[in-house]
Amino acid sequence: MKKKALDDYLCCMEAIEHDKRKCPTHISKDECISALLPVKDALDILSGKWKIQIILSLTFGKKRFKQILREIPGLTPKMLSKELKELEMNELVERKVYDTAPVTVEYELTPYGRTLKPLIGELHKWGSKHRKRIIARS
Amino acid sequence: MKKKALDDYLCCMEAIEHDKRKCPTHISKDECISALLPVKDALDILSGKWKIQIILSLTFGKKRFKQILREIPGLTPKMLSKELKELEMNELVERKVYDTAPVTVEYELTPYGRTLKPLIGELHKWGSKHRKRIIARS
DNA sequence: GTTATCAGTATACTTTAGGATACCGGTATA
DNA sequence: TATACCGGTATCCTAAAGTATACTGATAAC
Repeated sequence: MKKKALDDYLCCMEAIEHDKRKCPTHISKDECISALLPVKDALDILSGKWKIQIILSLTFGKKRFKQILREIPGLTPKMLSKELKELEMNELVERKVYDTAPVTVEYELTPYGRTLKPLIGELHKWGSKHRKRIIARS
Repeated sequence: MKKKALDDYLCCMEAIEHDKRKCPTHISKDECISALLPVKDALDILSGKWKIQIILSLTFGKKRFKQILREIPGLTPKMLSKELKELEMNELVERKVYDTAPVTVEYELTPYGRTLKPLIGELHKWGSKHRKRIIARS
């Protein structure tokens, strides 16, 4: 189920439709469904209301909590805290605490977090075309 | 603000951070924020709970309402109806009604809907790597 | 002495997403 | 005559996401 898992999924859907037990690439229905889990994972990770904005705001380098808060209008500390925790759990952002007084906390995009770049680029590319299409329609 | 809107956004964030009115590429803060709207659009369109599964299920060709319902376990008619309407609004899916008795309704992925393929591919690619990383961690 | 800043947390609330169940009128089948 | 299928809709409910507002304790600046 390696690299072509998505193709396997499609193949499996066809198998289901035509009432076969297995698709030609020999994956079961369960394997088939699990083949699209990664897509959902990626969507879940990015689809918090402020995630993209936070990630992009960290693209230029580390920032402090209040600094992000000031930069993004409408964002509340509760939401920022929640979103940062989720990003941290997914190893996209690193939280560093310095023993100063008062305490200093810095958030930084990890190298792994930067691997999102092509994906966000693709989202932006499709989204832009879509905006034009929808605006042109009205 | 054409093609490099995302770069403009990043540039603008830096400008905001360093308290400038404009970033070197001369877009305002409002333009800056609107530069990431397309990313959010794309995420919103794809992030319904059943959207991806429905889109993929239609990749092989047109299908009828009940047919999709049977194919996707757990999906209720209410949700399918809602998701299909949203996909239709975004011109990703076309709904065709045939004057038979009882009425026949077919849903088909539009050519435009198929332009999602690279994006979904990218989501799957990143999501798969992420799964491996997270599973390996525990 | 007062106020502001740091990085958040606590509590209460509204809004949205999604699920469960029942139902519709028309037709074909048993 | 009874049942099942077609493509949905209506109603009610729960759970999750997000918002608003207030607050913390230590410190530094005015």
